[in-house]
Amino acid sequence: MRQPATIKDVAQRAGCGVATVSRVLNNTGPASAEMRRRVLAAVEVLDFQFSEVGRSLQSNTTRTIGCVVPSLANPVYADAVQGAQEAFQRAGYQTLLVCTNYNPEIEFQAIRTLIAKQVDGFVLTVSDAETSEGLAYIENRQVPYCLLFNTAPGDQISWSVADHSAAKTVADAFAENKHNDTGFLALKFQSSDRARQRYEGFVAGCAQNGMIKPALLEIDEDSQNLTDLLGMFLQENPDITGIFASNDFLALATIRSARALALEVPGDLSIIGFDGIEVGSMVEPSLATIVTDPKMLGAGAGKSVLSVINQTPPPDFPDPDLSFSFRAGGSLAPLFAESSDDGKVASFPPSNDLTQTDTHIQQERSK
Amino acid sequence: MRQPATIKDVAQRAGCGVATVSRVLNNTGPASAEMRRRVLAAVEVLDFQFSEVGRSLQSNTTRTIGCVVPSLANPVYADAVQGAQEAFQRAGYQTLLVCTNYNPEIEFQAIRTLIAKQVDGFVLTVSDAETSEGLAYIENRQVPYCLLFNTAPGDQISWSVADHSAAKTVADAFAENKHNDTGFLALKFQSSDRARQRYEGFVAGCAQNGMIKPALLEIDEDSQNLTDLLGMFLQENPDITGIFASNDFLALATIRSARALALEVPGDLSIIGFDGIEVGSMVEPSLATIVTDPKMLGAGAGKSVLSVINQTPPPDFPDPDLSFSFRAGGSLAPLFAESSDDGKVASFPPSNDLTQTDTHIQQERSK
DNA sequence: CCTCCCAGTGGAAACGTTTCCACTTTTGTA
DNA sequence: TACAAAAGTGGAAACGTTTCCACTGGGAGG
Repeated sequence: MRQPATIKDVAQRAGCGVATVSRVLNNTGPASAEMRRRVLAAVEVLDFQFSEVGRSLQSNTTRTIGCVVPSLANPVYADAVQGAQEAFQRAGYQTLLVCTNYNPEIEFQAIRTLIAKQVDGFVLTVSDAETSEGLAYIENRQVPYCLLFNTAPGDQISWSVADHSAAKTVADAFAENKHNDTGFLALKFQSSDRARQRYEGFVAGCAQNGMIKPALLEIDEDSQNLTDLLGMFLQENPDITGIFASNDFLALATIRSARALALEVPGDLSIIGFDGIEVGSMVEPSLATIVTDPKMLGAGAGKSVLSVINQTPPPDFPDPDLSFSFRAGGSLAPLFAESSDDGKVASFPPSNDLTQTDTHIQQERSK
Repeated sequence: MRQPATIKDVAQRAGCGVATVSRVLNNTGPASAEMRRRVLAAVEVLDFQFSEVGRSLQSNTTRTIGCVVPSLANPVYADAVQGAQEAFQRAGYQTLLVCTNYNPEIEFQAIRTLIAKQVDGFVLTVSDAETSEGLAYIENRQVPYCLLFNTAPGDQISWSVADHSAAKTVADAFAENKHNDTGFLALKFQSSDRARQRYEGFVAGCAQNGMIKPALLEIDEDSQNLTDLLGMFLQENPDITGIFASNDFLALATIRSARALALEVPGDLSIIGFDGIEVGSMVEPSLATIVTDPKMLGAGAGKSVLSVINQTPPPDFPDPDLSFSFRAGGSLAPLFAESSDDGKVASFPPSNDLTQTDTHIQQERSK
């Protein structure tokens, strides 16, 4: 039992040729009842299982799909991978996971390796879809793939939030609450086409609402000194009353930093986040944000690759403009309503019903 | 370029045998400078890359490791997978990911499939290490593995939090704050050896501190109606002043539900969580919790399998009792200090320094 | 000058499958 | 009863590698 049994062992024990064993076990081609019985018996006693490696070599197919994302530390990607993995599992495919840490070099290497391993397809979030070497390599090799969270430059499909128009919605929300001077806060701005899209959409939305062009605060590392950076930023742009953070974690951290600077949220500074992670609605004040459904997107992207692999009709692609929804929250309050004592109570979370309605819509989309 | 080039194509183009190509490219065995040049040139123009499938069949090794966890929706597992994946990547291994959704049947099937795919090893979190069919199968097949988050029943090593003694620490914290009557709140209590360990540890700790045996509230699905359940629970156990939730998400949800029941946290009810997720320190009141380092554990488990695969000395195993630390927070307050107005301010998060110190210790352990 | 050794090389077997093909036996039909 | 078709079966090739082995030369040491 050291070395696992091979099809030859089974054939020998059943007293037949390997071809027969293969036919019986795969239900391909004819076999007598007697043979069937003997083969099955042999399989039983030897605890035989096909080697997928041998199979793959012969069939030129691995039933494995590569999944490339920046990091699982970000729950958005974690959820998306979860969704994709479930889709693959249901279809009998395995998931080969790589985290690139937002590093294009690692991304490229990983893709090369996965192709060498002969994955049947890819679901991936590259750092920049227009320039990604890895993506070019995949296209050149003609391996099926589906983008996730990237804004596809060409005619490829991509399961992603409509970053640009979602960011516009954020601008609208600020405008409705009479904010005029705002800032945009982003991590990894250089290496992420997502962050850039959001910034551009936000700038466009602000312009459309007749607001001042938002100032940009770009931070490098994981916000150790976010408080200092925020302080400097607000000193340079003293009239800012609202900040759009490019993800919810950053938004929560910003709230914390604002407090450390003795600023009240939303009294002195309103904050809007992006992603709609669950805890955003558990904190006080609750976080105003763009709600997305990463798991649904991951599952969609997964089904998309599967459909091109198996030549089946692709899954319904959600209307990009419905891929997100705005969730009101206590971290965003109208400007000039800033009485210091009672205002806090007045600006508390609006109807939680709204929240639930919105997420419900998202859920329905995923069916 | 439709079909990728094989070693034969390279050999033909370089005018030599396949053996020579293999030797040159793998730097094994001798080769003349001229041959080396010609082979390399051929590789260049054909954009040749070894097929890992062919290689695996020959070498009986796949440089792939199976990673089996309950779900990526839980950031604890997501972080752990991230850590393991990084370790594998650095060592030139790929990660084959499966999420079991806490389902032992899926767990078993997944493990079978991964073994058929000839993974070189496993890192896994099974639902119950003592009874897991899948785990038995792995042992029978003699595939290297390392447990993660499970409490190993036998002599296997497992990278996990010392759930039992961590839960004792929680009891100590309650005792220090004069709480006597407490409850334990858990998801998936039946199917998770972790939750059971925590409960047992908590019970033991309470007994040791002369407290009442804690009541158990077990919830099934993802806390849609947690508020109702909590209400009933507190009605049945009206003297409870503190609740230990088996993870931070649950703890945050409990805080929210308590508020919905018009209870003040920590004024009327103290809460302690488990895991130490980042947002726990961003909310108000901040969450008292057991801080763990899932990424470090995942990386450790990853390095452990690698060490048994490559027959190298295993990584230092952290002292189980140092695998966690208690983080004070505003959600836990001394009993009988419950003045309704000013008490809130008084019970705000203790020194943030403590927080930072604790996590720092964790970080050091991971090196 | 003869050996011996070694660098350099290619042929071929082996890894575990699937599948084509050829062969034998059974079944059905006239 | 004879013949064709169909069912049942096994041998062997192919998939892309690595590696063992055998075969050349040529240089060094006697």
